[in-house]
Amino acid sequence: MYGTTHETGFPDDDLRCLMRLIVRAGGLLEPREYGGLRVSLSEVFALGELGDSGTLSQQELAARLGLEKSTVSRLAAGLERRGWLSRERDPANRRFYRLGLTPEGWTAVERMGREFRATHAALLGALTPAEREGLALGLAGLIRALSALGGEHGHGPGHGENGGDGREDGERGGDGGGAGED
Amino acid sequence: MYGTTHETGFPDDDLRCLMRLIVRAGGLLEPREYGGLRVSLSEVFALGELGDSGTLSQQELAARLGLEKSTVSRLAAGLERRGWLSRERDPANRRFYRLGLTPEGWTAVERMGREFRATHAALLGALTPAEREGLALGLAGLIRALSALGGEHGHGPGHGENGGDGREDGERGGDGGGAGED
DNA sequence: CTCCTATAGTTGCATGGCACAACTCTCTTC
DNA sequence: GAAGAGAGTTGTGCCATGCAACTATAGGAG
Repeated sequence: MYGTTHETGFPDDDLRCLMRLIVRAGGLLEPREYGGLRVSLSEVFALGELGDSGTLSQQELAARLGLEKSTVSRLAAGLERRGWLSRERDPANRRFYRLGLTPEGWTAVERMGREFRATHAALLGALTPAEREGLALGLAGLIRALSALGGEHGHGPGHGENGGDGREDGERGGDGGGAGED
Repeated sequence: MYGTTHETGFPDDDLRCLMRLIVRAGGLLEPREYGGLRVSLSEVFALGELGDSGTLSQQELAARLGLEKSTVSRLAAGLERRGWLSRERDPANRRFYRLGLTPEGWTAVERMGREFRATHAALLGALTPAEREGLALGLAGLIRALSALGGEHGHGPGHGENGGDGREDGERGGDGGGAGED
């Protein structure tokens, strides 16, 4: 398909096929139930980032998610409304928010994580050890490559390429760190 | 993140990270230019299916894409409008369409394929041979596993829940995991 | 102190993709 | 031919997203 030719010695179809499967079978594009909680993909990512980083400003979150600040504003508002996110203004600079997970947020993240890991386990359980090993190796490389590509041309939130700031804000001593990995 | 625990001996983070990178860096969620042609992800998949299968009815296409028939109707209409898709009624049963790529459609698919392969090549070029090898092996397994999982519970198009009931209609989706078939 | 500028976030608006429901059209069966 | 089933279309609403214009806070320059 697409006139497959294997100059790279790699199954081109595999990537397309994988993509389709991830998107469809994985239901990647639609709001889903993770751990019994209805969340959109972006919300999952957002919660993940907050879980990783502890405290972020909205623009930082936007940068990490590759989303527009307005989108993140609404995203955060939604998460706050559900009680998963605390949004306090940074006392040192009231322009900033200090986004952080509430205890309920952590619980939600936990539950999603459980589901996530269960899915992983199911998936990986269907692989041979050699496949698992190869996958781990290859994925690490792929992530490296994708990061490089992605970071290279920014791509940011925009697909309009026109306005948008998308600037890295820079330091402001925000991050409280200490993402308490369980 | 998500309370990472590696019971599986596999980097859980990797999958999430990969997912995010594919979605963001890959611009998976937004209409993109493939080979200079502006198409949505679903259109790419649709063209791919048609390229693979030659002639399909709309409902068959819908089944393969995991989309609702109405969506596919508009999708096909759009592709036809752009001259990539021919939609003739099946003479044997005029309820059915016989969807097929026009010569222009094939050209478009070719161009997209070229871009696709170029991206692959760029990506894979950034990997070590060992990583490539592992990736090929692992991906094949992953596709197998995902196909099995996906075909299992169908998951169908529905995510509505708003007006209606949201019952899973039935099995479909399970398109073959024909991985590297060319 | 005031004005000006930069930055963080919000809101109005438009777009695109999707599902669902209700409809039409065609075929099959009795 | 009427009834029923299946393929496809259209009306409608929803959600995620980007962009532009706006507000609010902060930090200078005058």
